[in-house]
Amino acid sequence: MSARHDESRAMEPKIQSTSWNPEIEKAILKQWEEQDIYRFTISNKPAFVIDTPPPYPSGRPWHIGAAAHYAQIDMIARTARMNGKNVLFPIGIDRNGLPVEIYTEKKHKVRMRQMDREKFLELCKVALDDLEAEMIQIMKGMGVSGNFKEHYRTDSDDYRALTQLTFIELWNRGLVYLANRPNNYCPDCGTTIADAEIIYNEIPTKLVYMKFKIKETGNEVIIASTRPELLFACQAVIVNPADARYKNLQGSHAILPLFNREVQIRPHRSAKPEFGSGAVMVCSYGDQNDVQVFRELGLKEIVALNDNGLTTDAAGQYAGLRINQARTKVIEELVTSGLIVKEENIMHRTPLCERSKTPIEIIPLHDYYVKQMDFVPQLRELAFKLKFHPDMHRQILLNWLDSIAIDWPVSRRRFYGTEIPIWYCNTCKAPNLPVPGRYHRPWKEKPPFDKCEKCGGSEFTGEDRTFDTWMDSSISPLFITKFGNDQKMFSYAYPTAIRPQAKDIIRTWLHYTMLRCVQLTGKMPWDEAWIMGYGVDEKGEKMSKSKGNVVDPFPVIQKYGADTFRFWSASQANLGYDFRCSEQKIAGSQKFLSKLWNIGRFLSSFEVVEERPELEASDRWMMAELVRLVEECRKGYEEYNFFVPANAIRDFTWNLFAAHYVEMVKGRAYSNENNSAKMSALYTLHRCLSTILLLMAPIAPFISEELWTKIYSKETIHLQPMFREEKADSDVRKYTKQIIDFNSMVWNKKKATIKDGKPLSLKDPIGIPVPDELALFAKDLKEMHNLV
RNA sequence: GGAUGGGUGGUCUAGCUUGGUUAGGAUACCUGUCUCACACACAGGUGGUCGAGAGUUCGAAUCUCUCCCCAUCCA
Repeated sequence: MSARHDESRAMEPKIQSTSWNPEIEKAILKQWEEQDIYRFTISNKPAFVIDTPPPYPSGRPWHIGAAAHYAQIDMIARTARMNGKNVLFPIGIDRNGLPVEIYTEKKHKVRMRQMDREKFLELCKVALDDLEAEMIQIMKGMGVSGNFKEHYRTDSDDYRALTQLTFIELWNRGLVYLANRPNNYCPDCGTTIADAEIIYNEIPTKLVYMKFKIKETGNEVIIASTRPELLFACQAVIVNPADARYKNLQGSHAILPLFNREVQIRPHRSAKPEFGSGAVMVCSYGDQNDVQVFRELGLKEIVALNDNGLTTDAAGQYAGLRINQARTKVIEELVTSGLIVKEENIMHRTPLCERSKTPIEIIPLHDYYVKQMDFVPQLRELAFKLKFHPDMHRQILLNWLDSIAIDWPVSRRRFYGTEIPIWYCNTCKAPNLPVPGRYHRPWKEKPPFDKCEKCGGSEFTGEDRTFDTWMDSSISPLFITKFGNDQKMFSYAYPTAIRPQAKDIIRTWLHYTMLRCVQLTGKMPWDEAWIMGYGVDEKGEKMSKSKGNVVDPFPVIQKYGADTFRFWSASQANLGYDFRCSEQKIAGSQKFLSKLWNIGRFLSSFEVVEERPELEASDRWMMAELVRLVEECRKGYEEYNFFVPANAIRDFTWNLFAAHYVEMVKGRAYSNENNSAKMSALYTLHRCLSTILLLMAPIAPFISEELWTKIYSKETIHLQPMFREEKADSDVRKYTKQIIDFNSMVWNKKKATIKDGKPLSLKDPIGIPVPDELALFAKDLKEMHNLV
């Protein structure tokens, strides 16, 4: 009789339940909080500061991709912590700018520009509180090991004071200037709007074919336009350089109908030969393309509309009209004069104001610009020094840097943002800036100075505009390291270790942060950039509210638990690539945690052997495979690519350790003789499980903590070193395939052997010899399969 | 229109940098089994020739070229 049939039993398992219960997570969270194991204070350990992306609580639900993103950032933090780093994991919430304004308008059914600014800001200030609380609750529930105690907001006085401080610093160094440039304008709302507020719609419009005279020849050229009312602002006619019809016209002049003004005919690639007649009139500014052509051809603008959305004096007899009125009158006049060849109804992709649905106009406006063109070459060089995870995403930044054509416009005619800290002298109009330090609101406060530094005037008007929100976001590494506030902290923590972020905001957040930090500190803000892909739906398409394919992470985490969600995230999202979100996959991750839990349950019934004894052949083989696993995980963790360890661990644990090794050594493990063969098995079993738990700790912190503290130590797993010295002879790994094949062969034979109308059970004896090349493992294999 | 990434069994995915035994895994599906950690399990099985075409090579999912399709970002 072999040991497997023996009545002798190992001790009772310390773990009773046969499945991982996510409810346990709550208790573990409480322990972590009580023990305060994730605190950060300046020490002689190396700092590892994570420049975390402050999420924006702009609506419900929080994007499941963003939650997965945060789970992975936490894995970075835990990895660094286990590797002996002093980790600062700040928790910030972004609450500035347009989305909160729109949210507030909807929530309270108000219009920002039709109510008192102060009252509106008060509504904005608390509008996101509920959503923020919910978001933080999700983060905590996910086991995010961040600094929740000192969580910050980008709309706090402290944060805004720092944004203003950095602006004043740039101003003093001559890196800010005022310029008059074309900008989006909604004639209905009477204000400039940001690109983000524009929607595009195909709307029907008339394409009008007009006759222009050629000055040089007296011939006519037909020009088609959807904007005849802007005729008076036309400054050029362009034709495609490859268009044979107009080759001979390039360089000559066209005479505008009705206005009799001559303009140049010039080649430009944006003129599409197949659209209209192929000759296009360029007006300042009919659309974004006109803006581009004006810039490229160096044309002088004619301001067509004033701030009230009415045509300017430049329109002559059509001055002072609204766009539609002007359009009607101009077309009438053209028809009367026989200058129209035909009118065509077409669908035109038109930019509209998101709220009024009015077509936007482009008019020149004065705005503040931060210089960036001068820094592009330097940023380009630094981009090569920055370590990108994955490396391929550096290209997105490089492409962006190469395409930058203008400096950064930073002033916005919005309300809920950091105020531009400028007061203008009423006498000489000179801008006066305050001494940096506190948070300034020029639109409602008196200036913190008495006299204009230029003319000595004493009456001032405060600037009423705010900054582009990227002005705030781009100083996150400075804020979290207490730049301009705590020099000791700053020199300890800056430059930070790593910037984790999604790939879609490389051209904004990553770029602007580099720009600003290099301008202000002369140093790169981080050593590494970690770029995650996007969470997309099952079909691989981006989630959006309009498509209705958004997945809410909250019920998913409620149902499956944080660790399942985290393991899913790690095993599904290969670093830098988009990953699909489906509940089926998440449920699949749960199965692995259950498997791991049961391995823990099984091993918890055996004494922990910590001293390494002389190992039996099977145990030496398993240790060699374990070392291989550790090496693979190490590589993944070095890249912060959790996809690698998650899948490697699952494969090893399930398909090798549990399926083959555990079955092979059960006989020895259950043996009631405390001989060296048993000790060798117990040592190896526990060494494997404890190693698996250490490797799993950053990914699934709850279940690894629970099993670790139940079986191995009272100390938390999260402050253990992840990697331990391990010796193994990699040569034994050559048996792996043979062992698997042999086991499979035996199982197949048992399955095919029918006894009493049923196939043999796996425990039934069978007469199969162990092949010579597996002689080393013969004893364990015989025991495992009950070979006779 | 430009850029980036991708197209591998029903679905998802590894492999492609450094070309070479029956293309690995997950999931779904079918069949059987409650075998002393686990039925959220175990065992067995069906299913792909790697987007299309051409080329290089003794040999290509893996290299080169052309084309097609998808996703995302920018215009």
